[in-house]
Amino acid sequence: MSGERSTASGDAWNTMTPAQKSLETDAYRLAYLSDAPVNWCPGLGTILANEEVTADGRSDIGNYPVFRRNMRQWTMRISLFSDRLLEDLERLDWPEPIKLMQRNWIGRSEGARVTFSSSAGAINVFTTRPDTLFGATFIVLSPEHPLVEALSTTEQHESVTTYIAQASTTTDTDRQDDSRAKTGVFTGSFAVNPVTNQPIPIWIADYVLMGYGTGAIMAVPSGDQRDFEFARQFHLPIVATQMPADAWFDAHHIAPSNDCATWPSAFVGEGTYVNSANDSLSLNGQRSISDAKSLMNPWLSDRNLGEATVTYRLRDWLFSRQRYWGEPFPIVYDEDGLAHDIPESMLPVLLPELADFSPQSLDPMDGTSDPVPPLARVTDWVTTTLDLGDGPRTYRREVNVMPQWAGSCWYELRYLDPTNTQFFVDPEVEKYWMGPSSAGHTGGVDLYVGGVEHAVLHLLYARFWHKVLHDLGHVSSEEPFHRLFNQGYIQAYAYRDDRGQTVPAEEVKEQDGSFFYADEKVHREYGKMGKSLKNIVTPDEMYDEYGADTFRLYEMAMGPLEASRPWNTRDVVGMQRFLQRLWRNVIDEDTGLLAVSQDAAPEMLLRQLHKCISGVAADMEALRFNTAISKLIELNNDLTQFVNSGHHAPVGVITPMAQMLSPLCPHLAEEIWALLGHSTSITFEPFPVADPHLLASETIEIPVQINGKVRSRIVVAVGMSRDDLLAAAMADDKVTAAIGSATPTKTIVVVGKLVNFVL
RNA sequence: GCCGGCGUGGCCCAAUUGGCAGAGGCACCAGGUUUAGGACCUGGGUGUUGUGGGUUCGAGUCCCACCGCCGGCACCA
Repeated sequence: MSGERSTASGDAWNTMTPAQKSLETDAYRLAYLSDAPVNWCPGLGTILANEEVTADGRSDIGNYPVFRRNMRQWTMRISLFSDRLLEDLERLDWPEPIKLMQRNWIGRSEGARVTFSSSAGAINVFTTRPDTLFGATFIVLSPEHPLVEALSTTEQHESVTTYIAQASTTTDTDRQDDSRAKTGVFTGSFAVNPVTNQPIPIWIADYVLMGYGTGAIMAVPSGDQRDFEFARQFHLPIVATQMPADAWFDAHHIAPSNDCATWPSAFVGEGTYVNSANDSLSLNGQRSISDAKSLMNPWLSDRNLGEATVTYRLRDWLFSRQRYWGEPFPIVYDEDGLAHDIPESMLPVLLPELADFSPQSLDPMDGTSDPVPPLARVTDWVTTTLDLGDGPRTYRREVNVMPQWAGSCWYELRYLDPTNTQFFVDPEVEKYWMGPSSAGHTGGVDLYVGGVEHAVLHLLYARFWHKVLHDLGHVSSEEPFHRLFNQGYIQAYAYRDDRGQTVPAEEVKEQDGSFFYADEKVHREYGKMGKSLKNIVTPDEMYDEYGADTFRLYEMAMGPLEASRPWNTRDVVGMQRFLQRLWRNVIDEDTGLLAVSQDAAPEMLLRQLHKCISGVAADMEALRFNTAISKLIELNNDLTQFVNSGHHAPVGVITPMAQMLSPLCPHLAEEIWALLGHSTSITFEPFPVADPHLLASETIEIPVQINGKVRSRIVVAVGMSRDDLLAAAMADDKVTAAIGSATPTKTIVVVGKLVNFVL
C-alpha cells in the first residue's frame, strides 16, 4: 500500500485551494473542526460532550438544562476507535459492570443500510433486521432529516412545518417518556420498498432520532413495538413477516394467525418467515433470523440497494470548552480563517494572566444565548504576530480551551517521568512501569482505583488517548489502566424542601422525627455524598477535628472498599480512640517519652502478633482494608491488656505493628518509628513476615453436631485423623447422652472441622 | 421497563467460600478510675441472616420466586 488516496471531490490535489485542501485533510484528522449540533449549557456557560449530559438532558455537573445547538467546535475522532475500544475491553481486568457500561455507550449494532427511492432521491435507512424488509410498510424520518423539506407536498407542507416546530421545542425528557403516545405527520410523499416494489408512505416522527443511524428508519410494525404502536395510532398497514410460535399466541390469549389485525403487539423473536418473497428472493419457510439475513443481505448488495453495515452509538468527542481553566489549543487562524498548528518550538501556549477569568453568567434556561469564552475578552492575547515559516504575519488565537478530561487522559504517563524536559515520558521509563508484562498483555498501570462515575467519561477518553499515543509509537502499552478497582460511594442523608430543592444537610435540625431547615419542614432522602445533594462532609473538617490518620482509617474501616456505605460522623471517634490507645501503649503520657521494653514478648502475645501479621498481609493483598484494620485493633486490644497489667509494650511487637500500620495511618506510624530510634522513613520498610511456628497451634476445638445442631465441642490435637476424631467425639459425655440408644444412620467427619451424627 | 450491586444484633460491618452466626467500630447497659461529662479501664451480644420455597447430614453462603434499597441505561431502528 502506497498510502495514496483520492480526494473526496475527485479533484487533483495540486489544483485545490488552501481552503479545499484543508477541508480534505481535516476529514482524516483526529482533531477536527466540526459544524454540528452541540450540547449548549448556558447555566455553565460552556458546551459539553455527550458523555457529560445525563439521560434527561441536563449537565452532569450542576444539573442545568442543556440545549441542542449547531456550532463550530473542535472534535476528537474517537468514533474511529469504536471497535478497538470495544474489543480490548476483553483483555482488561476491570469490573464487569464498567465494561458493560462502556459496551452500551459504544453501542455497536450490526445491521444493514437499505436504500429506498423517493421523489426527493435515495433515502438511506439503517436497520438491524433487514430480514423483515418485506414487512416494511412505511418510512419514518426524524423531523430534523435533511430530505424532509423536499419530501413535503404542498397539501402537507403546513402540518409538516407545524410538527417540526413542535418537535424542536419538545424537551429531551418529554421525548424520552415512553408512556407518551406516538406523534408524527405524513409528508405526502411515498418511497418504494425495494423488495416488494410497492409504494409506502413517508412520515416524520420524533421517535426517530437524527443523531443515531441515518436519522431514518424503515418501519416494520409487525416486528418492532415502536413501529407497531405508530401504525396502530395512524392506521398504517401491518404485515406479518414471521409467524410467532403457538406459545406466543397462547400467552396473548389469541388464536394463531398471521393476520396482524388481531395481534396485541409486535412479535420479536425467531419465527417461520411468511409473506417474504418476490420474483428473485424468497425467505418464506426460513426459521432463523441469521439465515434470513444471510439471504437478504447479498440480494440487496448485488442490486446496489443496500449492504451489511455496523452502526455505533458512540459519537465523536466534543472537545471545546468556553472556560478559562483548561489547556489552550495550540492553534491560530489566518486572515482566511484557516487553522494552523503552532510549531513545537513555540510550545507550550500558556493561558494569559487575567484579573477576571470568571465565565459569563447567563440565564440557565435561555438556550438562545451564545457562548463567549473568557479568553475572547483578552484582545491583546487573541491577536498575535508569528512567523510560521512564511514571515511574520498576524494571526488570531483559538479562544476555546480543552475540557478537564484532556489532562486526565495522560497524567498517569507523566507521573512516570515528571521532570523529563525532552519527552512527556521517556520510552524506556514507560516500558518499565507500564509495558506489557507478556505477549498479548495490554500493559498499563497495575492497579487503578477510581469511581464508577468515570465509566464513560475519563475511563473512555483516556483509553482513546492512550491508543492514539500507542499508534504514534510513544508508548508500548495499549491501554492506560490494566486493572481497575471501583471503590464504592460514600453516601449520606440529604434533604429537600417542598419545591424539590436540596438544602445544606449540615444545617438541617431534627425535631420529633421530622426535619427542619430554617424553620421549614424538609424531606429526608439518601444518596451519594456530593455537591448536588448538598450533603458533603469535607475532609478538611475531619482533619481539623480528628486528624488525617483517623479520617483515613475510618474511611477504610467502615466497610469493603468496593461497597457504597453511609457516612456517619459520630462513628469516626472509634478510630481515634484506637490510635490513642496505641499511642498510650508506646508513650508515657505524663513524660511524653517512649515507654517500650526490650524484653521478649510473652508467647501468647507473640502468637497473636504473628496471627495478625499473617491475616493483615492477606487482607492487604486483596484490598480488604476494613478487615485488616479490625485485626490490628484486635492486636492492640491484646497489647493494651498486657500494658495495663503492669508491663511495657515489647519493642518486638511495636516494631512490626508500626510497619503494618504505616499504609493505613502513615503519620502516627512514622512518628512511632522515629521514636523507636530509626533515622530513615518507615515508608521504605518491608512488610513484616509471619513466623509459621508461631501460627500453628497444638490443639483445636471441634464442634460435634447431632442432626446438624451443635451439641458439644471437643478439644483435640491438630491433625488428628478421621478415626481418632470420630472416637473422641463418641467418647464425649454430651454426645453419648444425646445419641442415647439410637444408632447413627450416617456419620460425617470433616478432619479439622467437625463431626456430625445423623440419627 | 431492562441491566448490575447489596439486604446479618439499634447502626456500620466480619464469617477461613457449604461446617460452632460474631472479628472490629459506634450506640447501649453495669462496674471501676480520673485532671477526663463527645476521646480512660474492665465486663456485657441485645438475632426468625429481607420474605417464601428448594437442594443437602448441614445453608448467611448454592438454586428458584418475590420484596426493599442503591447505581447505570432507557423510543438506539
